[in-house]
Amino acid sequence: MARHLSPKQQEIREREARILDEAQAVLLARGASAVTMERMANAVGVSKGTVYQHFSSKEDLLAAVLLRSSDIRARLFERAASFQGKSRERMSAVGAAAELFFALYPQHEQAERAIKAASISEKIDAKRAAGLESCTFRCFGVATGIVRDAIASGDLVLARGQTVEQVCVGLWNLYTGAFLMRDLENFIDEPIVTDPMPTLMANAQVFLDGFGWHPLSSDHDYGETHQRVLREIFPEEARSAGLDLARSAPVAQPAGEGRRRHPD
Amino acid sequence: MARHLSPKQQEIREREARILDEAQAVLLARGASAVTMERMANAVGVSKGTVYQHFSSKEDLLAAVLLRSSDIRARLFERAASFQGKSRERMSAVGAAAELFFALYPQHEQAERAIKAASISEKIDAKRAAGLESCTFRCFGVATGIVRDAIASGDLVLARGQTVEQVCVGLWNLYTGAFLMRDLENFIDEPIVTDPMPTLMANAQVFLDGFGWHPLSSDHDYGETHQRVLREIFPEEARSAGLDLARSAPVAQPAGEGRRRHPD
DNA sequence: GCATTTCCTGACGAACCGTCAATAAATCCC
DNA sequence: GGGATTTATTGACGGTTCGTCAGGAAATGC
Repeated sequence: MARHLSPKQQEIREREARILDEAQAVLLARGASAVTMERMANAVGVSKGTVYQHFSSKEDLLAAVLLRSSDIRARLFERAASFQGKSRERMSAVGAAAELFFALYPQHEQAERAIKAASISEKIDAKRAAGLESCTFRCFGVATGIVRDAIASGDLVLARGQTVEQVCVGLWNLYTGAFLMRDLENFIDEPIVTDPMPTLMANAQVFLDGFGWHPLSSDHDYGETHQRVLREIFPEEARSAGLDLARSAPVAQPAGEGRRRHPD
Repeated sequence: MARHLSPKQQEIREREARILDEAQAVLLARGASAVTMERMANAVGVSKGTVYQHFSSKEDLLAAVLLRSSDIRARLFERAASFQGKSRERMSAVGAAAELFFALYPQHEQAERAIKAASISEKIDAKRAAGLESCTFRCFGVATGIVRDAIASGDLVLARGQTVEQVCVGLWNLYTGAFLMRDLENFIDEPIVTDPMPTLMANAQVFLDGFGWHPLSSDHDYGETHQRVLREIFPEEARSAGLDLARSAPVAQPAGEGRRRHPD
C-alpha cells in the first residue's frame, strides 16, 4: 500500500471519502435519482469536473458506495467465522453478521439495485467491478468453509445430490430475499411481515434443520447463540445498530403498526 | 367491465398493449435505461405526448409492465393451488408456477428493480400501485391457504413460535433471492451457481423439511410431483418455457459453462 | 354539417450527464 | 526563490431525456 501521501494526495483521498459519505446519505434519504454528480460536487465544495476525476460515471460512483459497504460486509463475515463454537453456531454467527450489516448499512441494497437497474456494467471501473466480485466471493468463501468444517466434524451429512454450495446459496437467497422485502415494503401500505428480522433468523434455522445440521434447533437455543455472538464478536456494532443485547430467542412477532416509509 | 368500445377506444386500448409489448421487449433486450418515452412512441407510430396520455411517467409505464406480469404470476399461483394432491404437493405446485413465471417473464425482475431504484412511488398512478400490491397479496393468499390446509389436515404441525406467515415469507424470500441472483449473475464473470433453478427447488424442499411438513422429501419424490404439475396444470406454459417434461428429479448439477450474459 | 368534445402533436424548458479547453495550483529542480 | 513542468480544477457546452402545453386535427353528438 502507498505510504507517504503528499498533503495534496491526502486531501484528494479524504475528499473521495466525503463524496462517498454524501452519496450514501443522499441515496438513503432520497433515492438514487437524487444522487447527481453536480449535487455531490457542491456538497464537498468542488466542481463537477473534479468529481469525474474520482469516478468515471454516476454508476461508478454508486459502485464505489457499494464496494465500501461490501468490503465491510465481507469483514463482518470473516470476523463472525472466528466465533468459537460448533459448526452450526459459527454459521449462525455469520447470520448475525448479516443482520448487523443489514441494520447498519441500509443503503447497500439501494445502491445495488440502482447499479444493476441502470447498467451496463461497462460504465463501472474494471478495478471496482473486480473488487465487488471479490467481496461476494469472500462471503461465500466464509460460508463454504464453515459447511466443509461441519461435514468434516460429522455435524452435517449431506444427502445424495446435495452440495456444499447448495447450502450456502440457499442461505444467501433467504437473506437477500428478506433484505429485498424490507426495501420493497417501503413502497406498500400494508407490510406483509411486521418485523422481518426475527422471521428471517427463524427461517434460516428451519432451513439448516432441513439439512439435518446438528445440533438441530430443537436441541440447542440458537437465539442464545445469537446473543452471545453479538456480545462477544460485535459488541460495538450491535450497540450502533441499536440491537438489544439482552433480548432472547428471536421469533416472529404477532402484530404492530406505524412503520417508517420511504423518506422524502 | 366496460363493454361496447367505440372503434377509437378500441384502438387506444390496443395501442396501450402495444406500448407495453415494446417496453417489455426493450427492457429485456437493452435494459431500463433504453426504455425512453420517445422510443416507445416511435415504435407504435404516435408522438410522445400520446404516450403520456397512457402513462403519467416513465416509472408509471414500467409499473404497468410489472403489473401485467404480476397479474399473470398471481393467476399461475391460483391455478397451481388447484393441483389435486397432498398439501405439500400443492405447495410444490406453487413452486413450479414460480419457476415457470421466472422462465417466461424474465423482464419482471428488471422492471421491479428499475421502478424501485428510481421511485419515489408518487410517480406511479395510484390505481396501478394498488393493483401491484393486490397481486402480491393474491400470491401470499394462495400460499397461506395451502399452509392452513396443511395444518388442518395434520400434515404440518408448527412448533412453538412459528407462524403460517413465516412459512410463506421464507419460501417467498428463497425464491426472490434466487431470482435476484440470476439477474445479478449477468454482471459477473464467474457465476456462483451454474444452474440456479434445480438448486432453488431442492432448497425449497429442504426448507419445508425443516418445518417437518409431511410427507418429507425423504418419503416422497417431489421431483416427480413437479413433473406431474407441469404436465397436468401447465402443459402449455411448460412448452413455451422450453422445460423438458420428461426430465426427472431436479437437483444441483455438477458443472457446466458458457452462460448467456446481459445482452447489449 | 356544424358545434363540442376528445385526442394528438412537436416545440419547449428544465434537469442531468459527461467532456474539454482554458486556467489555477502544486511540484520539481536548479 | 523562481521558473519550468506536471497535475488538478473549473464551468461552459453539446447531447439526451423527461414531462408540459398551446394549438391544431379528428372523432363524436345532435
